[in-house]
Amino acid sequence: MPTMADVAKLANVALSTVSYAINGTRPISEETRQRIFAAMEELGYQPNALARGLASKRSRILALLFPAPERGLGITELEFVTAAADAAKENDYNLILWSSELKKIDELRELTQQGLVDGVVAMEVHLHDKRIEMLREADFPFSMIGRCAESDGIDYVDIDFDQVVREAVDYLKELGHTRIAFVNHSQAEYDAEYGPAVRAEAAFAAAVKDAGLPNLVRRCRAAPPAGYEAFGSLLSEDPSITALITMNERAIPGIMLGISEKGWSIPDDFSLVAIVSSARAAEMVMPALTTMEPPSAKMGRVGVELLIRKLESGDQDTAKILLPCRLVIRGSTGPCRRPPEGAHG
Amino acid sequence: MPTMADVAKLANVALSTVSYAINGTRPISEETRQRIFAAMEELGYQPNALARGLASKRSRILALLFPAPERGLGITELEFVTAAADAAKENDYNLILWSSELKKIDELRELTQQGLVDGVVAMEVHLHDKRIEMLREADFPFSMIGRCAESDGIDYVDIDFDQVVREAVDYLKELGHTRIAFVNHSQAEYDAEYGPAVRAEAAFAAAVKDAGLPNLVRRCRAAPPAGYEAFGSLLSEDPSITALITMNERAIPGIMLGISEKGWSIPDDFSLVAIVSSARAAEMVMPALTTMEPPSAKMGRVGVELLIRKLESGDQDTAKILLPCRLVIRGSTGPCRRPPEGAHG
DNA sequence: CTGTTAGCGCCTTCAG
DNA sequence: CTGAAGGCGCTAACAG
Repeated sequence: MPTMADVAKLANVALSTVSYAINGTRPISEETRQRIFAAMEELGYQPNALARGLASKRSRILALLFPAPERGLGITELEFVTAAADAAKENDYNLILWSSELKKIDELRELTQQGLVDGVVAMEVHLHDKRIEMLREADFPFSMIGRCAESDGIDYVDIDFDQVVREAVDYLKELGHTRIAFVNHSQAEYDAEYGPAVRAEAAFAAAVKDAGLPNLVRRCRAAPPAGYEAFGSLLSEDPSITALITMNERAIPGIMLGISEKGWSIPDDFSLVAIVSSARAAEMVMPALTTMEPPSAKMGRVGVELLIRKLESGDQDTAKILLPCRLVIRGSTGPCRRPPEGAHG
Repeated sequence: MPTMADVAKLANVALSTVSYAINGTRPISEETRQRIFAAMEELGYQPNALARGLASKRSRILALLFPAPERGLGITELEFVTAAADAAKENDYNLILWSSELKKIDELRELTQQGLVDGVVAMEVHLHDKRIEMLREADFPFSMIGRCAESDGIDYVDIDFDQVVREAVDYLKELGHTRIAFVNHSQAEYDAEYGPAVRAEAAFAAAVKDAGLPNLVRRCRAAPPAGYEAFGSLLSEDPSITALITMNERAIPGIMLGISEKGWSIPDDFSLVAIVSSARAAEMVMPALTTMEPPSAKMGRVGVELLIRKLESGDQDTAKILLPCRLVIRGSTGPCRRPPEGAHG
């Protein structure tokens, strides 16, 4: 493995000149530049990342924090990850995957003290997130995909849950639906103040209130049987429900089973909208689901770009970015056929 | 940020003694050990990963190679990734995500020359994989999740496609099915010699031959419409098909649509088995799919453990591990109800 | 069992 | 515009 000294010797310049040529830290005469790069080429020289990091105090390594899969990462989150990796690479950074249990913040603290990573991007953020508190106190550079209850001074990208839920509700209302239910993530995640669970539910409450509709909500574990139950429970509260919005992808098959057992068919008798749900998941079921599709890749990308921007510019003002989801109409929604009162279920 | 020198001073020992105490490279008297660790504690000392790596020539960083999502990573692959990250962490390694286009092996070569990573684990391996050739020639440490046509001297974990396909075929045959079709990944992936696509198809050919059954196969893009088409095409080749095996998760909704349009219901009139398919995907459709479920997490884990073993022991013998998939019977398979000849479709 | 010291490969003031 | 030299924080001989 050739070193900078080898390059310098071959190019007949001082070692430091090679360094400057590589980093562009200082103007170098075109002629010597040429010689240096030729020498690098000839030797197949690659700067040693560790040495460079040690000397410059910048490793150009970022960490992506995701909690150990409790709910389990879905396809949506997978896209965060790959997009984040791509964005990092495009900016000449490396991305390490750091799966941290929410409890073990000591591990996180160690990570920030090892000098291995220049910054972290946190995903799956909770309203009161120990990780975020820790990073903040330590004044360690980071950005979030998601946001806390109080995110002053922190860069983040998140989904605009108000927009998403409101658009879904409005869309269904325009189709004539006036009894619209919402199936949320689990009680456990709500209690843990998982951002999307709390925000979407609040947004739903606000949206139906503004629309003059009842607030029909269930929290639901991420599994088909739980979806089935939630659906049944909603229907016994109000048998005239004709449409349902959910963010809980894994509950969907159970919900659909409940619908079909009622003798209803989708979308003729019942409409279903999956919010913050990727096309991949939407197309796994029949009929394919109308969704509010999240800009997953963009979120992953922006998450790391925000961090890099903060790292590289002394820029202190923070960016708070809320991204909308896009309504994609597929086969699971249609006009309301049943009258508001008196369901025939 | 305290350094080893600070610790040494506080503990009243030489700097190197601290190093030895930390690494256990050399026996240290219990007493001074105590003092040293107390000092570390007091200062909140954390060794600098970069400096350590530079001096020891071992970064304790591994890279996970996955091609930029062409087919797109599915849930199964996501589990590789998280399991790999966990396994790395348990062994005190970090895992960087390296999304490399198959073509740009130069980027990969650079990675191996930067001294940033001690080794790589490659996923989504093709039978003739440039990345693998490069790593091999460079004599850079690596392991594979998957395997090449010729994998002499390389550690790998892969799925035992022969077992998987054979078990699926046998299972269906026992249910009385004698016209069993196979829907593979796309022609493009087959042409690219993507391991699973080639091996599963070959395994299917062998399995049906041994069972005295016809070899009914289609390659199919990863999308519902393609699945629909493939199903139609298979049925026009042999209308008496009563069961189908597929590895192409995303084609499944199309296949199921085709089945239902025939007026058939699952599993009464037609049986469907998804191989190398996770429970997550299987439970997204109705009825839930009978699958041959892959040990995804184990593969990710073993992939990195193999690499670490090679890195840490001079051990030169290679491990070639083939893992079986487990048959999970759900609602998409049942006894054959239609006679072998003369379908009434 | 403990100390001293020379690097690891690069960056970055300094002086020229 | 270029060169010399001192670190960055740690490891691993080499001496005791």
